[in-house]
Amino acid sequence: MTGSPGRPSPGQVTIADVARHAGVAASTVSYVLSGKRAISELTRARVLASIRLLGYHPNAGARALASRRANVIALVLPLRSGMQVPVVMQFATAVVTTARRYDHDVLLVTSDEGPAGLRRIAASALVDGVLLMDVELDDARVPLLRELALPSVLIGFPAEATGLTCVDLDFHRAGAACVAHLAGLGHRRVALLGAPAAVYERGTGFAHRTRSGVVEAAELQGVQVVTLPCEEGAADVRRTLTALLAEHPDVSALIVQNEAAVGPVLATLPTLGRQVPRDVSVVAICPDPFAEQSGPMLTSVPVPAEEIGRQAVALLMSKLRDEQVPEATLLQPRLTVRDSTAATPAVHAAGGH
Amino acid sequence: MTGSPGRPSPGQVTIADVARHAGVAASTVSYVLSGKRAISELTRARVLASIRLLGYHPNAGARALASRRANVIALVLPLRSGMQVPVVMQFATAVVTTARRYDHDVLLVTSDEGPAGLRRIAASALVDGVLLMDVELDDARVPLLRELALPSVLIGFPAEATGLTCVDLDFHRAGAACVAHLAGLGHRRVALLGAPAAVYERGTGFAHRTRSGVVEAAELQGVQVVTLPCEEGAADVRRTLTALLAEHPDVSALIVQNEAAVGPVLATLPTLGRQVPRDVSVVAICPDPFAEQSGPMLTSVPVPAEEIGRQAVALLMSKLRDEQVPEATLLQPRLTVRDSTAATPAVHAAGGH
DNA sequence: GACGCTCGTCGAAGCGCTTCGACCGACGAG
DNA sequence: CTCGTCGGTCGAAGCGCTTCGACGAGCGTC
Repeated sequence: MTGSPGRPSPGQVTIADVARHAGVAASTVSYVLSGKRAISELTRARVLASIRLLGYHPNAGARALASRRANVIALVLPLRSGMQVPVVMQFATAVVTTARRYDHDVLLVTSDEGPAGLRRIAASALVDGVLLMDVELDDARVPLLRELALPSVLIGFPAEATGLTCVDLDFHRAGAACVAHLAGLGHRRVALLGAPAAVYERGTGFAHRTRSGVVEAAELQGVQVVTLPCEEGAADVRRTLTALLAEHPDVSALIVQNEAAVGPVLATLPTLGRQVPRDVSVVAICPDPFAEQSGPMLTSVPVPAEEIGRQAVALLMSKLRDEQVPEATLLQPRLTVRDSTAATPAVHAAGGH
Repeated sequence: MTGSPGRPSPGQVTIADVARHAGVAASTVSYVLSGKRAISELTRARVLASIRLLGYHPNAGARALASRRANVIALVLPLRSGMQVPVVMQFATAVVTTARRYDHDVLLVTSDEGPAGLRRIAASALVDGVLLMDVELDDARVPLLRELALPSVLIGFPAEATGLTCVDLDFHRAGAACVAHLAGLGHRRVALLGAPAAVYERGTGFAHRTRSGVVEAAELQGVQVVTLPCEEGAADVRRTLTALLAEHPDVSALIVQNEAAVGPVLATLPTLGRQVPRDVSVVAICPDPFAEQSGPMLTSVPVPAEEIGRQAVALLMSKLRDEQVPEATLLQPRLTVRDSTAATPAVHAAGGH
């Protein structure tokens, strides 16, 4: 019975078992499952019953080999330090959950395998498409992506994005929204505490775009703004804040775009003699849970990690079906007002000159 | 040329291409790659050269089908809220990186697909083995794991762990180490600020084991200890701390096992009139980067997420090779002394009565 | 000098699935 | 009544790889 190579299966239930049990051909079972050909209601029911009864699950490798579709997508994550961990996590969760809805699984790949990793994964047909996070303005993987003809969706925008599919929060407008909110409250001097310096140097899009949004809006609204990077340690935050307030004592509002810094900022300000929001208003660009758990609850522009994840997967699935998709998808920011921002006290405004 | 089904490959380079180019049989190429049979140095070199030249990467599906090994492992992550996000992240990174060293990839699976997800993945031969995180004392997936005969390694310990392979930090000793350190500094009344209540209720092992370690060691060393769960918001932390200090004003040291609470605790204590470490010592059980970035740098027992990840993968790989592995692997805690703990001030000790 | 080795290589048989073309009744149109 | 059509099913080929048995050549042994 047993031919020599390709040893007999262990416990595995195969499509042949199902076919035999249901009294049909294997191809019929396949068509029942894929719906690619019409099957009579009767046959379909019998097959489905057999499948359930035998506990049949198609062998992924065989399916991938025959159909040239692995039903797996790769999620390429930074996983380097200094990144905004909770956002990444939320994002990953959303991606996995959404992918499952499309009957796909998710392969986790770290960026540090770099272009070679992408190439390997593409060439071995391990995955049908990739989701790239933490895209930099000048990203080494982008040219490769174009060359590979591997369906992909980027989270974030590289400098040259034509021909690619990118999704992201509109950080430019997010920055602008913060400024607008503060300006509306009467603030005329604000500071942007951004990502760590390394992130800017790396040319990471969201940091740059937020900054430009802030600067631009400030100009338009006649607000003076000073922008500076911000490291993540409590000690670093204190140092940065102290220096900032020494140099610009009349800054009455802070925009913070660094989750890890938000806590320390809120903790440090009072020790520097500034109550929030009485003396200084704070707006954050950070995930909602963060904003809701902080000292005074934070007025914030949430980073909709989940929504981005869902959209990214949906776009990728469309591409896998060879559908046309928009090149750029920019999610509109919404600013949620909470307890960390207030109107400039007239007293202060007068004393500030 | 083109037979009807199994359409011609697109760009893919196959093993046949390599064989033709090198002037050998396909099987020889396969043996060069797998090393499962002796190959002359000459042939091996020629084949390797062809592989490199053509940019050949074996097709993952075909390989999996023929060899019954997917070279993929599943990483089952909690991805639910309330979990210690950075630890999970560090862990995932270590797993992916280590798995790659063993020439395996990692499939990301969320716990919320539950047992059905495991079953699906096992039956479809998508992965060769699984890594389970966030194992609970009474975990629904454990019985399934036994039934499935799917090689697995658990991070954490269920109540009944015989026959399984588990890895974790020895949280019992970690708790004890914190108490010993504090007792050595003269502290006689300490409090354990643990995980959120929900985590205890869920029966999560590490929380319970830490607590028992703390309580046991305290008893042995004649230290009085009060243990209480701790939520994650700044407001909640403040409430918890205020209540604690009101009820037990003579507590002179805190053990904190909740990364998200560490920041708020450090920020809140001074506002309650307690300087760290002058009036209150704080020991944390948390990842090192955290401890190093906090207000005063924290004396801590780091959770060696990376090490755990590496070990877990190594164990799983051994199991895949049908090697015998120990059932329990407990990593020994090391306590790093930093700036947040100090000897009880005699003054205080005197005034405390 | 024949025998049995081992070493290095090849050919063929599948792994479990998808998919194409063929086929066979039933049915509506002419 | 015949022909074309279409819905429903089957059989076979093949996806790209691994692995088993076979085999030829070279070599040491008695």
